Amino acid sequence: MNDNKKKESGVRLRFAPSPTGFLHIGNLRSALFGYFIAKSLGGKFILRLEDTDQKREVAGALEKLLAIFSWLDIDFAEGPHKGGDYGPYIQTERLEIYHKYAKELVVNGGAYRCFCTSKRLEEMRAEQQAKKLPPRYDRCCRDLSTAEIEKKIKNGEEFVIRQKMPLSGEVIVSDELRGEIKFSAKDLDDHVLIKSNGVPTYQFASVIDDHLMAITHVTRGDEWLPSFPKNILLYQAFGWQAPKFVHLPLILNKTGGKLSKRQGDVYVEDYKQKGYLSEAIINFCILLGWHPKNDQEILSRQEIIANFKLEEIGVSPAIFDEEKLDYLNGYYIRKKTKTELMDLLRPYFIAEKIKIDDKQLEKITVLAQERIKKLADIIDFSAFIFKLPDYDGELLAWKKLSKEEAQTNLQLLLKLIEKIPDKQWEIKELETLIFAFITENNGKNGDFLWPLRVALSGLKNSPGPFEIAWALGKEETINRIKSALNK
RNA sequence: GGUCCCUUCGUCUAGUGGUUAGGACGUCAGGUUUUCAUCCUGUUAACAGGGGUUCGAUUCCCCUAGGGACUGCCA
Repeated sequence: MNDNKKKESGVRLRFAPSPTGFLHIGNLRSALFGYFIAKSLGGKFILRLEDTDQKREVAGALEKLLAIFSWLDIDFAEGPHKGGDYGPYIQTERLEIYHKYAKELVVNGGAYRCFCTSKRLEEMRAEQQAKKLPPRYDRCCRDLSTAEIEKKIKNGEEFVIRQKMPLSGEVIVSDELRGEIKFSAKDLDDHVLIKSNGVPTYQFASVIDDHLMAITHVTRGDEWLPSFPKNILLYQAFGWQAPKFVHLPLILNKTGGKLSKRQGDVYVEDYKQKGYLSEAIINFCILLGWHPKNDQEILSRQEIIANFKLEEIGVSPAIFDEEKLDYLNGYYIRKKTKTELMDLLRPYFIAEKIKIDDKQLEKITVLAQERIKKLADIIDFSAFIFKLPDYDGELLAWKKLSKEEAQTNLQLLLKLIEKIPDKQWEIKELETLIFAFITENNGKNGDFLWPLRVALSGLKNSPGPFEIAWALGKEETINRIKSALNK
């Protein structure tokens, strides 16, 4: 299409997580929408670290974040790891910038210093709650005289900087997905912009950075909707044009509650470890709140980019349905080439300290490809190959065929199998030879194949006998049949 | 409590002022010359409730209910 035109678009979106550890599925979803909005508009997607709350910071979080995005194959055009024209991309490295703008705001009357102590604020809140009043800062310091302010500063009193909200009227804001939203000014609190330790709050830092970094579309969770008017007011106080805002709905758990650690896995890293493929996770997450016009739900990255439209994002919260994720994952596993899948599966054996050579891995991969839903399933799935499970001989019986009759049939098959040369030990060949043998003996397929399959797998359900025999090799196949004869 | 957001099959969703309300996952059933899986076919199941507006409302408006978020010197 008009790729050139797209490349020139000034569209810029950012993913701005707090470095608190692993990547939450909800955050991934936000990142994904940001990424695809950017890509679909020919724009840039950048990374910014919002580390203004040092208490919550976790060491190594940035590295972990980059690792998981690299696994997802999502790259940032700019960010703390690679720089860019709008750096630094870590908020604690931008403190002077925030101070400069905070001072400007205080001077032009959009903000003020507040000397109230935490103790006073707590008491005030408690009192308000007791009276069933909405907890709100009482604006005690809003109209302090210059003399009072200077005196307090001279006394070394700590202060925060608060945003000055209008006292009356309405604030109308516009969300790209929901349209206009009306807020009454009296419901707005003079919230803190700069904490007493000189570090900005999210509310301040994100507005400053989004403006300075020329962000055109802000994507964020809809938990930010209540502070949306305050953010817009900030832009207005600076005389800046606000970017477009896209508030994304939340992802909920099966029971409709918040997706949290308590009910299971919430981190992308958890899903990665269980053996979900990044394609599946991305495909699944993008379908949570967006639907392609042509109903084609399985989409490659390029197809998503080509079809994705910001206006088509839904606004209702979505429940994370692991069964559909499993389906998608199974689909993508089946689409892998044998070599790709082998490479994906190998680490799981290594992690379990199971010794396996490439020949064996290849065979197991072939049997597993259309049977596992997650890569980690490979360990349980392949256990019967390494060691014949201890099974009840009665399992050999099939419909009207008794265990003894099954053994008679196995005896016949054993003679045939012993004669099959190594070079014919392939799935197709085994199938042809054994079917021919059954026909010759006027037998029913099930009367021979069920006992054979059970003899080889020791399982009620398993891959077919030809596949297993091929994977096991001639010697082990013969051993297992002999073992079945003694059951 | 207050403010704001949300509401179509069990789940993700499409859709329209007049449709047999569509697709996907799941479910169930059948087929693919043995089980399982895959694949294929079919099946199941929804417009939260009440008022309006209208010849007609799932669709537009209002109310109610339910769910959620926020209400911090956290993000």
